Amino acid sequence: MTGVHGRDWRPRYLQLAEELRAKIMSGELAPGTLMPSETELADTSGLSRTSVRNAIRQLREWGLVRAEQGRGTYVRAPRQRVRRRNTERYQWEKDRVLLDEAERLKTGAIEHDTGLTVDDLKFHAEYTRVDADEEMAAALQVEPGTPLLRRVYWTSSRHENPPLTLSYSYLPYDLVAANPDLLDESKEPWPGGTQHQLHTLGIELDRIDDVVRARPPSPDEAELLDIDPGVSVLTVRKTSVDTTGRVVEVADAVMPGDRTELVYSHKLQRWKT
Amino acid sequence: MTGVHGRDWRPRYLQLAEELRAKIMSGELAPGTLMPSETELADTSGLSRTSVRNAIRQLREWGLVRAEQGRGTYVRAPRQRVRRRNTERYQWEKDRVLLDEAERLKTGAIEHDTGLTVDDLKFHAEYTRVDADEEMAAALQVEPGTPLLRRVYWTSSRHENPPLTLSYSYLPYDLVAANPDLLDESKEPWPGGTQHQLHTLGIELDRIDDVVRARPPSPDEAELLDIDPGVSVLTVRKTSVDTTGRVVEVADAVMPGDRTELVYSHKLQRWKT
DNA sequence: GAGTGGTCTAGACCACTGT
DNA sequence: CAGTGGTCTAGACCACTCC
Repeated sequence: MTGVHGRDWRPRYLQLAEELRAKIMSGELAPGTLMPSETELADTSGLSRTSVRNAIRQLREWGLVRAEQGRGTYVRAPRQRVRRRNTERYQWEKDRVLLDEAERLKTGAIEHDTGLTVDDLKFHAEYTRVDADEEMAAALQVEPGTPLLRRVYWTSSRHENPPLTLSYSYLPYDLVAANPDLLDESKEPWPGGTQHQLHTLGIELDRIDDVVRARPPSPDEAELLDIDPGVSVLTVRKTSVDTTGRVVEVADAVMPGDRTELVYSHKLQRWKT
Repeated sequence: MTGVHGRDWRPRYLQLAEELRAKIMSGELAPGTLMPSETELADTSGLSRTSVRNAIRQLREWGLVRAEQGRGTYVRAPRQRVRRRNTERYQWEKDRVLLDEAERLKTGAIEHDTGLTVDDLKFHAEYTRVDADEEMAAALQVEPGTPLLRRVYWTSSRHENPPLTLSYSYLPYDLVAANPDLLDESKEPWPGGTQHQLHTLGIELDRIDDVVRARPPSPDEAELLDIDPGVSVLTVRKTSVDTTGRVVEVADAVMPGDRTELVYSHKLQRWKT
C-alpha cells in the first residue's frame, strides 16, 4: 500500500516483483501466459535489464514463474499442494500385502494419494547393483562395501509431466537375491509395493521411521521435478525395520518443496480415569 | 575434476562458487572466518564484481556463508541438524501432564530435544487477542471472526543467538478464558507445556496431526532464524483434537530448513499368524 | 573516512528457440 | 533469421559498520 505521498523505500526490483506478483495472483497474468520479455519489462518499468532480472529471480524463488531459455518466461499453474499421508499409508500398504493379487492390482499407492488411475500414470524404474558407502552402510547397519540393490523410480501423470516424487531405494543385495524377480526392473511397478516384495522373502515389517528434511535441489532434481533451482525440495528418508530388528530397506523420497505437504497423525493414549 | 586439457564449460561464477565451497569444506576457510571482500575476490579471480556476487549468492543459498551489510561475508558454522522427534514428543508431553509440578519443572520440551538446561535458554513470549481469519477459522473449525488467543514464542540458547523454532499458536479465546493464568504471557514458560495448560481447563487430547511443508522464509523469519532469504524454512502445522473431537489448538512451528530434521516413527500392527 | 555489501545502469556476447 | 533468457563487464551511488 503506497500512498501518493510518502515514498516506497524498498528496492525498485522488489517493488517490480511485488507488482508482477499481484498481477499473477489477481489472474491478470493467467497461468501458462507468456510474460513480457525482460527487455520489454525494462522499457515499460524504466529499470535496467539487470534490475528486471532481479525482480524475475524473486518471482522464480516464489515459484510463480518458470523461465525457459530462448522461449520466454511463463506464469506457472497455481501450486496446489499434494498431500502425502505417510502415517496411514504405511499401515495401509502392510494390510494390502495379504490380499490376493487381483485385489492388489486394482489400486496402488500413487492412486491412493492422487486419485489418478493406473492408465494415467507413466512409470520409470532403474535397478543397479552398488557398494554401500559410509553413509548408506550406517543407515542400513551393514559394513561399508556391502553390495546393495539400488532402485530409482518415479511416476508421473501421463499428461502433466513432472513427477511428484523421485524415489531412491536401497536394500542389501543378498537379501533380495533370494527372489530373482525382485532384481528385475521390468517387473515394476510391483503390485503391492515394497512391503509385498519383502513378503515374498518371508519378511514382515515391524516399524518404519521417517526423517524429513529440506535442502536445495541438485540440478538434476530441479530438472526432473520441474522446479526452479532456488526452490527447496522436501526429502523423506524412510527406514524400514523388520520383526527381527533388522533394517531391510532405506529409501529416500525427494519431492518439490512448494507442491508437497506431508501429513503425520498421532493417536494419543488415554489417561487412566 | 577439470584436467589440464579440456575446458570447463560451466559459467565462471559457478566455477568460483565451487572453488570457494571446496575451500570451506576443506577447512581452508574456517567457520567464522571473514571471507575476502567482493572487490578483492574480483581482483584475484579476474571476474567482475557482478560475477563474484553471483558466486556468493550461490554460497548463500547453500547456507555456507552469511553476508552482513557494511561488515563483510563470513563463513558459517557447519550445519548440524537439530532432530525433532514429534512422534515420541507428543505422547511424552501427555504423560508428563499428570506428574506433579516439581517433577515437571525439571525438564521441558526444548531440553528434551537439545539437551540444554533451563539456565542456558532465553525465552520470548507474546500474547495477543485476534479475530479468526478465513484460514484459521477453517483450521480451528470455528466461525470466521471468532476471538482467538494468539501466542507467539521462541526459545534460544543464551550464548548462540538464533532460535531453533518460531512458534505461532492459536486457541479459541473463550476456551482459554476459563483460566486467567493462561492469558498471561508472563506466566510463560508454562511448566508442562500446552497439554498441561489445556489440562487445567479439563481438556484431554486424543489426537495430534502434523502437516509438514517447506517454503521461502518471510524477511522477518529469515532475520529471526538467522538464515539467508534464499534458504527455505520447514513448517509444521500441529492440530490438536481433544477427546470430544473438538479442535482445541492450531500451532505453526517455523524452523530453518537447513538445520532441522523431523523424525516420525510408525509402529506397524502385526499380521495374524 | 575508508571499507563493506546492496542496488542500479548501459552496454555486450552467448546459447537456445522459434520461423 | 530475430527474439529470448543466461552470462559478463566496468563502471556508479547508497546504507551501513568500524575506527
